[in-house]
Amino acid sequence: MSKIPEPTIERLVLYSRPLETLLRTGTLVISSGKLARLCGVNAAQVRKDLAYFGEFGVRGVGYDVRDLLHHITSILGSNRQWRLCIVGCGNLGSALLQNENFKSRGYFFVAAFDLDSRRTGKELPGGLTVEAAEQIQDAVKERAIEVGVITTTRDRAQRAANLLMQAGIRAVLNFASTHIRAPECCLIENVDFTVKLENLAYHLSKTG
Amino acid sequence: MSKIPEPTIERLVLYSRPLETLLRTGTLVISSGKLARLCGVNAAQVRKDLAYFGEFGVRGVGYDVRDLLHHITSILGSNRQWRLCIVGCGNLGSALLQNENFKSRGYFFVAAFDLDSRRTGKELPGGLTVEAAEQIQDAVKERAIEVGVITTTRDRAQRAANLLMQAGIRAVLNFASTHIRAPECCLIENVDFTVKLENLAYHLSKTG
DNA sequence: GCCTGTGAATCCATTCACAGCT
DNA sequence: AGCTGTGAATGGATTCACAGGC
Repeated sequence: MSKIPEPTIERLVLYSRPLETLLRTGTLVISSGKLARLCGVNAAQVRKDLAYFGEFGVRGVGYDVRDLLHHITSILGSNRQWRLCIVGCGNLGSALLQNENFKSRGYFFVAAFDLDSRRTGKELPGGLTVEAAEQIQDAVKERAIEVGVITTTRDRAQRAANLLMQAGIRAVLNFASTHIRAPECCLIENVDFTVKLENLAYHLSKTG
Repeated sequence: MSKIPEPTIERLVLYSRPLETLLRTGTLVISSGKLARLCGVNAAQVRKDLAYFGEFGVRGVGYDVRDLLHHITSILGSNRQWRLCIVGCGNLGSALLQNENFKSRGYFFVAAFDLDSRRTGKELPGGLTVEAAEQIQDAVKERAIEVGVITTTRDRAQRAANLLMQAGIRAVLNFASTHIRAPECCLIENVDFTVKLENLAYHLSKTG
């Protein structure tokens, strides 16, 4: 089996979204061309991406919506539940804890920590209570947490990551706008809206 | 002048962050190798990225920190202030309005809208009051808003974008996890943490 | 006619490797 | 000796174009 490009994985998530809608609205079959337009990508791209994982379509017809969606969620590993914790319970962290996009896709926050001990004990919307950083080690093991979400300030992000990694976490979603150093075995995904924003600014100032 | 790769722009933002820290801590000069390590990229990459815009370094020495930072912010257009508005004043929107990363880099929210009229008039942390969608057209013009930030639910994102574009906005930062269709003239940048999260899940379930 | 699956071709970005400067 | 700037080489990913099946 050949190696699968990283961008392909990201696009699979993209494809799954309109598919969910199509399933709800009762569309049974969709062509690569139509799905491509819904996601803003090239039709051949859609076909190639899917072909990495099998032959899901029918020539001359298209893809069965329900079928394809099941295949994709199964490939992505989102056909099961995942347990998350958050480190950094400021505004952004609190907002994420309440965000429906996590729950609805099977991602559940089961712990919330903060490196600032003054926040310990604070009750958060969503039912969690802020725990101290010292609890990370035990909580990760006892509650079988697999993914850590970092929403601290920039200067605390590396420390947060270190604590998570020491506790055995191997996947981190980092919202702090800084590069986190980590060994190969630990995956870090960065969500950095300041990068995207400055990107917009660049293009605006270029075109006048 | 040759065409500048999109990833290069994103990395310039990345470079600017450690440079700010270095400037504060009094480091005068930095080599591409050291800057690269701080950002988790290749040294040749740093040099090539910078070389697109000029010869900022000194052979045998490195880059002057203050100088390089000024060059980068000037290239990115972040040496001036930008006026933003937000559409969608739920938890995420409210959190972003309070987020220091915007202000500290010269991005100021000057209006907040919501497509749900029941939210109109609500006061938000940060000093803004929720305005109705019908106000977008006038507000964008009168307050010289250049960038729109969408934090609505998925099903309202396209409508939000249409309103912004009709009002003359040509740059949109989209936090809703859906693809927004827009003409060439309007730039859309997507910040989608569900994509990153599912990406992590994929890699975790692959490696066991 | 319409649509998928896929080798081939193209395009783009990253990395290498070294000449040239301090 | 150390570091930048850059052509050349490499490595990937996207798109094209068409054979094969409905």
